[in-house]
Amino acid sequence: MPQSAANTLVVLDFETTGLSPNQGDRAIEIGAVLIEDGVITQRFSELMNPGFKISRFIEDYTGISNQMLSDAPPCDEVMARFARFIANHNLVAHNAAFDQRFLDAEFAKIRHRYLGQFGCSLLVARRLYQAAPNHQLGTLVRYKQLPTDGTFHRALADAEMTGHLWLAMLADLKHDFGLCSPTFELLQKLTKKSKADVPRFLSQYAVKA
DNA sequence: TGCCAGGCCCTCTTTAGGGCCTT
Repeated sequence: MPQSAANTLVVLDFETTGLSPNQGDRAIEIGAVLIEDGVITQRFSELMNPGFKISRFIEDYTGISNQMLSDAPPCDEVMARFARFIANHNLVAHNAAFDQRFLDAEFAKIRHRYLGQFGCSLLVARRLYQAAPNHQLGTLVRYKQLPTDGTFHRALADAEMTGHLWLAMLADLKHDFGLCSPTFELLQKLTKKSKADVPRFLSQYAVKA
């Protein structure tokens, strides 16, 4: 099985019927971008029919209606296509624990496993942008003046913004902390550190001027 | 009947509680 290139990752975002696959919630939309060498090169965006009516709250929250989902293919078809899209690349999501739970639950239903590791833009942002008003995706997009078309709570739009946030954090690690070429693995290690330990941790990797 | 996510992270902490973040 091919391994993920070191400079390649997939940033993904699910829209779902609720917060917990353990409570019967399902995915209703998956959006993702493939980033290669710091550039978004491919996009994936599909609605999927969970097999039951979604709540009025989710319709209002996402703008995805039951009518839209009635015309969408079932989850297993979409997730099989998405499995081919992510291949074995490393993965990034904002509050990755949430998206990982749904990815694992949907892949389990089609008996698929993936090898990529998950990185969390929320946990990195909490350490790098401690002065931000909060660490919601929308707030961070405004705080860092990241590209956006103003669409929120749709899977591809959120995945694109999360991708730009990830790239911005890599750039800030270079410019603000003096790191030569921060890796996915370094950002994962960073999320294990307390906020107070961030400067000391990053200084170990800084290139001396 | 009553309840209902789960993990991170801070603090008036660690034998706990509550806010944040995702839909």
